[in-house]
Amino acid sequence: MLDIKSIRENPDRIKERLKLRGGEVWKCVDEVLAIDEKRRTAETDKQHLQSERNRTSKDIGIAKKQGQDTAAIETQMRGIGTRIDELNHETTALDASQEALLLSIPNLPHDACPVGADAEANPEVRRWGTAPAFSFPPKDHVTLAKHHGLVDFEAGVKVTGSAFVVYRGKGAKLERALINFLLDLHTTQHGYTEVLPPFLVNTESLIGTTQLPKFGDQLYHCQEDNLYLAPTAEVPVTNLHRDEIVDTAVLPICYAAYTPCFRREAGAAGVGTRGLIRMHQFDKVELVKICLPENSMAELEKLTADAEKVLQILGLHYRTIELCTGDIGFGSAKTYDIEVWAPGQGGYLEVSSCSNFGDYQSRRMKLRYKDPETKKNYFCHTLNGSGTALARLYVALLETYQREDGSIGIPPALRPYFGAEEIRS
RNA sequence: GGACAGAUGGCAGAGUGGUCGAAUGCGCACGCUUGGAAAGCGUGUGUGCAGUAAAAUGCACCGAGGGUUCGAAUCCCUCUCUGUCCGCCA
Repeated sequence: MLDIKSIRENPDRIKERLKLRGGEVWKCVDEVLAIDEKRRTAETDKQHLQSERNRTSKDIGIAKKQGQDTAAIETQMRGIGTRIDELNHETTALDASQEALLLSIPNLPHDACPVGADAEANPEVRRWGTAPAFSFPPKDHVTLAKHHGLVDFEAGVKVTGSAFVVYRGKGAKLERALINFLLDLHTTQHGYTEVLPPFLVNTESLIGTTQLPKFGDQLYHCQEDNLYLAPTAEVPVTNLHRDEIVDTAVLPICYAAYTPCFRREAGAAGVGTRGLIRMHQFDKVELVKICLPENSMAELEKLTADAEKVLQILGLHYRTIELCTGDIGFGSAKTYDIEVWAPGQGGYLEVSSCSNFGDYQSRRMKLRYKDPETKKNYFCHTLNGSGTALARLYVALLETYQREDGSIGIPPALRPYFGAEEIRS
């Protein structure tokens, strides 16, 4: 969330930045300031009374030891106690509404974030490779997967429901090969530490990484235990350090984690839902970084490069775009999306979204570091990016390496994991 | 799921109604001492909010929330978590 102090100090600048996101959120600034004003007034009044009570109570203790009668002063203090209670209820309520409001205000887009109204305005920053040319009409991944028995779409529907799939045989092994390849790449080549977190997370964690309170409708919720299925490893992994004051010597912290991701995709029915492209459960290897504020922009570039490396090694054509202020995610200050070319779709598919959250998540989850110079605590910066989403990578792989005879080639880097050079049936 | 025991500062660990934000020890930082080091001695060492130019200072925080009281780390209630044992189980 945003720092209430900086909202107090630069309300106009904050409104300007928020306006770049579009919509009406910027109006929350005045609202939160009004509450803040009332809150602090009540707080100060309460503290004065508490101070008086503390002093007098000590005096009562001393007087009683000396055997003096304190009944009169006790009656007087009872009145102050009542008043303190009232003010206490008031400040608690104001505090809660201020907190709720702050949690619903998105992050400020960074100055380095391109200005634009919507996805149309997202600039492309680079492109790698070229779309493969085919001497035959390329099939889409659904046809290919069914032909080789890699993915059983009907079984997923039977066992669970629509937008769930079952990988089988070589299809399952390819998925497993990709997971292992990605984890090995990032841990041995890019310096990330592997983490295998729980797939269910609590409310506090989801607030920390911004999925709650605003986006709960996208989450699967286990009512009995009040736990949620993680929509991304970002949630359990970033929250590993919630409520911590980390030593600067351990920064940057870099984690790579494989998890399945669970998303209700409410309201997305019928939009690009064919095959593996948009599912309620998909695998992903996520990259998470926690670093010093001054390094976060450089770390974002590195993280994005680490994700792009996946596609380069697999020989998949892609482009990297920069999200503009109107399209950027709720908690992000700056985001790159990586889109892989899928010949069967005749278009690009988003396989990674790499974001720098600045101190926005850190402030929510009280993730700080102690500056060795000033001895003061400051909020870390957090970043994350897919490295990469598996299902769409799978789509691009099948569609890119398909041959006229129906067989599918396996890129060299994947062969040791998959145990074969091609899929042929 | 059942029974019992716990939850106090970076850690260990006192404290069962009143100058307790909290003894003591360890750790850590700085200083003294020393040729240098160790030992020793001294001083300091949590977080948040408010406040200030910066300080000073005030308030809150002893797992969380509520209650009793003039006053709560301490008494009462609820909850959460941890440990141990039993049961069940991959």
